[in-house]
Amino acid sequence: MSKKITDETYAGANLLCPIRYAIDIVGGKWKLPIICMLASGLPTRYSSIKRKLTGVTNMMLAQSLKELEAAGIVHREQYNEVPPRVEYTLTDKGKSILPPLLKLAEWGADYMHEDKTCAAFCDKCQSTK
Amino acid sequence: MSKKITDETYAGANLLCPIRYAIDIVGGKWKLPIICMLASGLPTRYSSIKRKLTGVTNMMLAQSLKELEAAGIVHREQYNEVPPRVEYTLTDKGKSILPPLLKLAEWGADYMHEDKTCAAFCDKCQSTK
DNA sequence: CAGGATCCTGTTGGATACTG
DNA sequence: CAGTATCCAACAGGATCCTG
Repeated sequence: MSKKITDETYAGANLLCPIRYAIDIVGGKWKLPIICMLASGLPTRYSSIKRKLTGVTNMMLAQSLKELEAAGIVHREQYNEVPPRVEYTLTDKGKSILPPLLKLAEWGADYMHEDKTCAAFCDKCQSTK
Repeated sequence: MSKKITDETYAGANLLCPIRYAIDIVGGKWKLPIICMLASGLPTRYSSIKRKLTGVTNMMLAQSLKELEAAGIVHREQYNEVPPRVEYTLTDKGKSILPPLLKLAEWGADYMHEDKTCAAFCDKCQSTK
């Protein structure tokens, strides 16, 4: 089943690699902080996310959330009230990426300068240091 | 030891997070394919890497290798012969990031469309599907 | 052979203003 | 409150040519 690796095999690496698939999902400036925030498991309102992500603009936040939703990572629950309320949570797929990310966090913590702990991630991430 | 998470804690997320530290290292278009190639453990020549990474230019390859070297991921061994010969290998740090990446690959393989196995990664990665 | 220099372009991210 | 629309800057990545 392991097909032979030829010189040409590497050509489309970026399109085919599941690692890149994963990295593209959490890539970008705000996706990772958003995922980290939602990792608590609590449904979180748009405005609450915006307040905690210092420096994010409405445009970037809305876009990041939309892309994460399209990727099946976050769930968007809209309540038709006045004023409007929208809450975001991680989907099962979103939760399932946390352990792999945690592995990466452990590796990173081993090689980053000692005092640079992850301020953004969940309790688990903090406990790795 | 787990310090309290305040609203301000998320501000510098991108600078402090060990996950981003890791992702920044393997980020970019060619870093991951390069690491995958060197994961075999065999010292590999510049020209050999260039041949297998279809589409890479000298500039991008040299730059990617230099950044990976600066990050302590690859080792550059230069032989002063004519014609010149340079061989690249993974450092211990470089080898140590493979397991976390493999975790990510397993996750990605679970959610990518079935036939999109990783053509670029080592045998281990291929065996995850 | 293993790169470096220069110039160019597309994409990512940001500022500001506006809306159902 | 939870976003859009429009415009703009910065940077990653590429094309081409050059060199010890």
